[in-house]
Amino acid sequence: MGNRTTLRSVAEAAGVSTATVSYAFNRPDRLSGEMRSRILAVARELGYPGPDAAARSLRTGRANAIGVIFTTELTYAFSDPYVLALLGGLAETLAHSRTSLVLIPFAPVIAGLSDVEVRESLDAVHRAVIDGAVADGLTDDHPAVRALSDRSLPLVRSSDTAAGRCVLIDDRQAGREIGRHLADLGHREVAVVVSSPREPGCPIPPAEEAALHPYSRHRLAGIREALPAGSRVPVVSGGRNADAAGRIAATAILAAPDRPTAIAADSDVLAATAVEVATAQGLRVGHELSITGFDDVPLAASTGLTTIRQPIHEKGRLMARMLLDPDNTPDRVTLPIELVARSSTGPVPSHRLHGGT
Amino acid sequence: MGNRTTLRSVAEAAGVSTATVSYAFNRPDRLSGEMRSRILAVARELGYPGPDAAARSLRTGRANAIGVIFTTELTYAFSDPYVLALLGGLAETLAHSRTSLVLIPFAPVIAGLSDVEVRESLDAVHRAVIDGAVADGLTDDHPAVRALSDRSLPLVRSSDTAAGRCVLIDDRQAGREIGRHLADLGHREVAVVVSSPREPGCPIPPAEEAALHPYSRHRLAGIREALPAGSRVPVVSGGRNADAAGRIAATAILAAPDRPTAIAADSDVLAATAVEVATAQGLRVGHELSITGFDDVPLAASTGLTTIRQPIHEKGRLMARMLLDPDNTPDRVTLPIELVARSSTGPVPSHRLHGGT
DNA sequence: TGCATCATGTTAAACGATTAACATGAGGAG
DNA sequence: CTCCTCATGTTAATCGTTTAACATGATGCA
Repeated sequence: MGNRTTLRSVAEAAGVSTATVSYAFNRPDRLSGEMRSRILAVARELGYPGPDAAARSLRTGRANAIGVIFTTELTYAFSDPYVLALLGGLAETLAHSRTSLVLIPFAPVIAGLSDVEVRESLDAVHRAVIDGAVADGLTDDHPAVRALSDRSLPLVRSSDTAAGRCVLIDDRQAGREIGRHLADLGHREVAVVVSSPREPGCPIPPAEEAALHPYSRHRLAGIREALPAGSRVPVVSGGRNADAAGRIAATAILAAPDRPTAIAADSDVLAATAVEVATAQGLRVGHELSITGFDDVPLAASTGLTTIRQPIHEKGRLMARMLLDPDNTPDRVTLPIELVARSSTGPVPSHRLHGGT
Repeated sequence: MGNRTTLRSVAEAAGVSTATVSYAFNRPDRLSGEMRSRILAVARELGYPGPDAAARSLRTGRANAIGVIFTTELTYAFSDPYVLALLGGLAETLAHSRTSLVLIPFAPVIAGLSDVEVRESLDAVHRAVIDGAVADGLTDDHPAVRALSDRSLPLVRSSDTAAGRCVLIDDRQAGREIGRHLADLGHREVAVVVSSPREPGCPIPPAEEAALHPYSRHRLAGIREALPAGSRVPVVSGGRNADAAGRIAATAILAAPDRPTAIAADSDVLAATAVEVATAQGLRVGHELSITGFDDVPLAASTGLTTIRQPIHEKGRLMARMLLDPDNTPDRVTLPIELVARSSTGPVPSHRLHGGT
């Protein structure tokens, strides 16, 4: 003893070839029932736990697992309702096909790291034994995404991509709907809060808008498009989407001398903290200040947020299916969105109405 | 081409041995800088994505990943605040050591399945390429747990276990604190809602109490111990801990002719739905009916639940550390708990006071 | 009887890497 | 000049399976 029991030791003990033992575990029909049960008996006796997972993966080229990477750091991920809904959707599809979900940690921010450091921070991405992966919110040129596609793993993304599979929403259209909703209510000054690696609360100059996440960029474009010409639409960093950062961003926006009449946030979480901050400052949200969110997670309903609903759960289910069964699923799907108007938006107060129009 | 590029193809292209290429990727210090960069250049040129994950796992015996299994079905897991807190704790520790988190799906209920079916439903558990695993809320004799320990994988459990590592709370003591709290308020009729595979709302006869989850059993024992002799403490199934099931259980309890004065639930989620149901029925929770939860997840605070606080996040962190660094961590830890009294409990209404005492 | 078919095992070649143990030549020390 | 050390590569064994292709004897069928 001391040595681990393997397929071979079982084969020797049973006086058969390793192939036979392998068949006993994997292809019952290739063996006589008698032989099979004899082998399983010997295996049990030796305490053989069944074929080794890593060896099997190597040999068959299948891991029965798919990976997930997202913008949020893994630690925060579990408190981000959007991510949770997505994971729930993924899990639902995966459970049916006995496939594990591998959450891969990595440093989302890689600005200013050396080549070696980047490679190191991507270690887990390289070592993950998976058959494919879902990348949410990361662009094609993100090192983690690149690492995965270099491994020539099937990949499904949630952002638009030249080549490869993706599940999208029309972010620009979403932006337009938000913009139109606000425009109809008379808003001409809308601060847009986007998630960004920059300090929360800090204004993002037009020159830097190109560096934003594509989805933020598209939503922003949509909002501007739908607002009347001459509207003021400053962009503010909401940090990395965490509560604390959102609070800072909201505070900064409200502290400005030319406070906007509306805030359009990139996520419901961000919007909800804005509501909180505004309320704490005595502002009546939906009256003195309008706020919109994005995603329509459960929090949005309980906060009374006007928001864009997207079928996140369905998105997850679909992404998983696209990985598991590429032949029977489309390469690219655009999911429907819908504006849900609630109490967090309302007409601009009369004293802030613009002269024109 | 057509064939995948491997360590070998890179070696051939570079005119060196495979060992050298391997060193180039794994042990920079064993090679001259010149040689190393030449190899990496060749690798890049061939589009070699680095050593194959499965092969590496097989050869080194390390997967850089740990598995997680819990009672909740994977799909529901992402809406269970307890699980989320635990996962958050795990992720926090893992992120620092570049270890992935593998969520393994399996059918939690295995009653009435044939041997083959059980083995099949455990497929993902067998195939997961991991270095160890966390099992939350499952007993030692659960097939999934057994499968993992048969694989002789390091295991950390959250329930008491004869041999092996675990992170616990003193469930019995927790039960006592709940019991004492309710007793002090005059309660003598306390329905206990436990998660169980049985139909939600159905009463669990004393004979079946032995089959409950150990933690439920211990809490129940604690509650009974702390209530005055002669108290009535019926046990009711809360199903599998989902919202809908909780609603049914609460409804059943409140519909009974001899409605209890208090409900002690096994989780905050269950308790919160009970609050909801009771409120909808016009009962003032904390007055006509007292309700206690368990865990003190965020939901508990916002619902005003009296509950037992346990450091779930810390539990997760600790479990991960115990797996990653077994030599510098204890085999068994008991975490502190604390009763948090909020508005969901209050004195028994006078018309329901018992004669004695 | 003769031949194709079938059920049941076996042989042996991968799968793609890691890593002791061993060469080899250069440089330093005495 | 000799011996030792050190840096840098190489050789070759091994990790534990899976599976195509091949044997072999029994069975079915004309």
